[in-house]
Amino acid sequence: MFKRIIIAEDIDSENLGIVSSINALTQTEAETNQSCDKTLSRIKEAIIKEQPYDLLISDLSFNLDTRISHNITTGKELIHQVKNIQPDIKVIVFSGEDKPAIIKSLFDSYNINGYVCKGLYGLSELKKAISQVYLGNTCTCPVSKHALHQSNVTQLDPYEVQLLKLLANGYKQDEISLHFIEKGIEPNSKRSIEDKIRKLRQDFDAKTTIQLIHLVDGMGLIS
Amino acid sequence: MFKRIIIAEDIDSENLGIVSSINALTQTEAETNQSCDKTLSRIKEAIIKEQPYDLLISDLSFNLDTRISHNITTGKELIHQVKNIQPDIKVIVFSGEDKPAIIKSLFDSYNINGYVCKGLYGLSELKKAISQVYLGNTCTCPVSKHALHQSNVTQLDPYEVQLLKLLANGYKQDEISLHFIEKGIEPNSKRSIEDKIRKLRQDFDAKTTIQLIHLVDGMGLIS
DNA sequence: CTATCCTTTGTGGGAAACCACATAGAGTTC
DNA sequence: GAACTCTATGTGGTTTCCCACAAAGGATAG
Repeated sequence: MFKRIIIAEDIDSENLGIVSSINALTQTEAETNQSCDKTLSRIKEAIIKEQPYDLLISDLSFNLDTRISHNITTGKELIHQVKNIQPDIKVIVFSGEDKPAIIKSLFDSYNINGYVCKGLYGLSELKKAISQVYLGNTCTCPVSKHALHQSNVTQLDPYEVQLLKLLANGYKQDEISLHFIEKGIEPNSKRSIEDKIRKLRQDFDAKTTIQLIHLVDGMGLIS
Repeated sequence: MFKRIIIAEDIDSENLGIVSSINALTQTEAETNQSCDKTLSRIKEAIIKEQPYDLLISDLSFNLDTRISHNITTGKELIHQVKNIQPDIKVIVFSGEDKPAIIKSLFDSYNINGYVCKGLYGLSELKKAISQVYLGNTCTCPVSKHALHQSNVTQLDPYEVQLLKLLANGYKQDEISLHFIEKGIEPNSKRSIEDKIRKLRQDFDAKTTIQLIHLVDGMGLIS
């Protein structure tokens, strides 16, 4: 079983439950940190001391202590950085986030080993996931498995994301055109942007562009 | 100090931390339930047995077990119902939600006694709140206090909420007009609806109606 | 090389949204 | 009740958006 586990979880009321539950399972003392920066520096230290952690359990969103400044503000960034300096570390995400698009992107781009949604049975699912990941498998809890297996796990390419963000931020179609021309992004004609928006409306079954933005907002696709 | 405390919190990893922390403070055994329905029925039973609870600590959003059907699905509804059958019970909300509009509406419409945001120091803030509420005060943690004291705690009236919801759901202005006429809601002329939308755009400093929806979405005003 | 497909861009017309000016009625103040 | 304000609504004009048709350019298969 894992010997050195580190947890990144900001909410103090969660920490207690997670740590005691994990300690019972693994017969070892898991370490917990309430900020991403702290977690990363602890992982760095451990590598230098040649006692690297073998499992990172991380939340995704963090309430930041506003009195100090932060380099890393989300679990996603944290995982990215950690995988850079220690590619072989196992990573399980333990988060309340259940949006398919977000879960999928973590497996696709960040190569995580497990995803467990906080919820009614989150803790027991987390324990299962730890055992499975230790055996070399990847593991998803029922909730996230269901999310991943939805047929319409819409993925947007960077162009579409940027287009939608500009729309959401009050840009009109010709302003978007100008903006793309400035930035050298193509296609950038007024007409093409119109088409892209139309296509997105169709994909999302939106009657108006307003509804389109409402939908992608709700799916967390432009956050 | 409170003698009979009931907690509504769906996430199992939270329960452990909250309960042990509260028990230490109050020297009593708090009861916890993972669903709103269960919580309400326990409160009803307690009244019948003439051993009513004196404090409810409730989350706002609940992951629902999809295998069974639910009457109450949110903490807001739960609090409403509980206050109906036992007006003198004290209520503290313990939630990750930090949107000013939502926090404010709970104090205004549901008459809660305290609000604590889950976060870095959520548990210790919760303990403070329990003591304060026991003394008859209302209590907000620093995070929610800050949220409440923002100058622009925009509150929308029901008409505006409905208008924005229709827009978000793909209705065009003349469709909204027809819809309002059908429902007997006034004002309902195409022209007036246009004006209402314009006013909202100004209030929220939105350049387009698309941006307006994006903004109110983000503030949780139409969810 | 040619035929074909797909994407980008153009054009023009119609629909929806936006805006400025104006009128009517309800409620207030004096 | 006259003057005033505020809201709801109407009209007409401008802008923005939406859509159908089409031409130009690049990529690909045969």
